[in-house]
Amino acid sequence: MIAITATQGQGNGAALAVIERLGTRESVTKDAEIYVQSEPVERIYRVVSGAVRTTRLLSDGRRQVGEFYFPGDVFGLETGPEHRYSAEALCDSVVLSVKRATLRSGEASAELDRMIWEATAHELDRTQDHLLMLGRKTASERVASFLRGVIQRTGGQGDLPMTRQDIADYLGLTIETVSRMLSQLQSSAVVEFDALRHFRVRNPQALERLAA
Amino acid sequence: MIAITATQGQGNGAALAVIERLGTRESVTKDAEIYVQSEPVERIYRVVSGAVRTTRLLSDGRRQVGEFYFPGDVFGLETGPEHRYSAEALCDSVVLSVKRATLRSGEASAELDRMIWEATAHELDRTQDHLLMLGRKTASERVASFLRGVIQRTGGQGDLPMTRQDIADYLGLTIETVSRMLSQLQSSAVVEFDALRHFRVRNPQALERLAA
DNA sequence: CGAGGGATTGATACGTCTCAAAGCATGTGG
DNA sequence: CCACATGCTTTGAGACGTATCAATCCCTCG
Repeated sequence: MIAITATQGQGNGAALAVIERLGTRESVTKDAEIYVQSEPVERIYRVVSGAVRTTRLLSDGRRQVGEFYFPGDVFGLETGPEHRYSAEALCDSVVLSVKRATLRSGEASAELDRMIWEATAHELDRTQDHLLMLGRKTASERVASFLRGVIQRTGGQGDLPMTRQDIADYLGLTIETVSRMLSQLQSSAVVEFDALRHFRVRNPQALERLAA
Repeated sequence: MIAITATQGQGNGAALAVIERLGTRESVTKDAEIYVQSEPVERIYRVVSGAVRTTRLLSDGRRQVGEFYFPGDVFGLETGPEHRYSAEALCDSVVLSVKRATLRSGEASAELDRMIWEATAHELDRTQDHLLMLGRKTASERVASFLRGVIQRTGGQGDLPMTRQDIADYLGLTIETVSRMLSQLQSSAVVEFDALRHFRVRNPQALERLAA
């Protein structure tokens, strides 16, 4: 409940409902590719359960994670004819999707267009925040920002469905630096890890301050 | 002519024409603020002549340049009620703008909406490329990418209306590092500066390769 | 021609990366 | 149900790239 509320920022119920009515539901296993960079764009997706990452590669293999998507989030938006990112499931997940080009009634079309617009606008905002982070924040600020973001977007659950490598590629750091910053945040009692993939915030104000 | 052609990637003439018909024209002097971060969003802008930068500040003053805009480019798109960036003229410029909320006829409204959509989509694409650059490219790759981008977007003119500080804040580097990388590109005969703010590409393939 | 601000260059410091080893979860087969 | 194998994570030592601090240079404009 809390999680759903927290992740509905990208649109009102009506706009999102269209993907429920017209969409098809699919289960994807961990690491399965949902779509691949440079493939033609056909569908729009929404996470029902689980989590998804989008990634881009440089020619020599360097990887950038574009975004992580949690239940309720819309992804797979592309402004051109080809995917600029690949999308993969972080864990076993369920995903809804709708064909963009489906012949559809006037009302559904307007709803779908509205959903696409809202999700694209939301995507731009998040990409801009991400950009500022990569351009001007230090390693510890990036990791703190990341943890804060996960908490916000998942409604307070400190679950990390992604690997340290995924986090590193999201933050423009190496896996070792991410690990060191996490250890540091833990030893300064800002957060506490009770498992590799699960943490709790012990000092929210400190986390907020460190996120810059 | 070349410059205009090269910068019309964001929409067809019809969609852009609406801002010509309904917009007001304004001259702005170098460093003048066109709008300011956290102000309410009212208008959409288009560069007629000159150039514009958008910037965001972190609380301690670190600055990130979001984008540089050249003649023909649309800017000032915002998805929320408040500006997330400030916009300033890089040099004396002329800018067209339209009120977003203007009462307008059905046809003009559709045209304006279409223009906003196309420009937002374009903005997202460019922000994603920028993100990959900041996350995963080295200093020399960033500078090479930047020069390539300027050439592409201005139709081959190697004019740099921005300071080295602006470039540094766009690339997530310091002014000194930008300067060193430019010197390096020049001594390896990839580009040549015949003035501080004007260069020529001597080896386009090398520039392309170095941009990664 | 002189003043002033931006740009370049140099020396050094610092933060993050790289390489390497050890530790710890997770799942599988005995 | 335990023991091992595997892959992910943590930690350490040292290298490297970029930042910082400082001095000089050089355009541009008055």
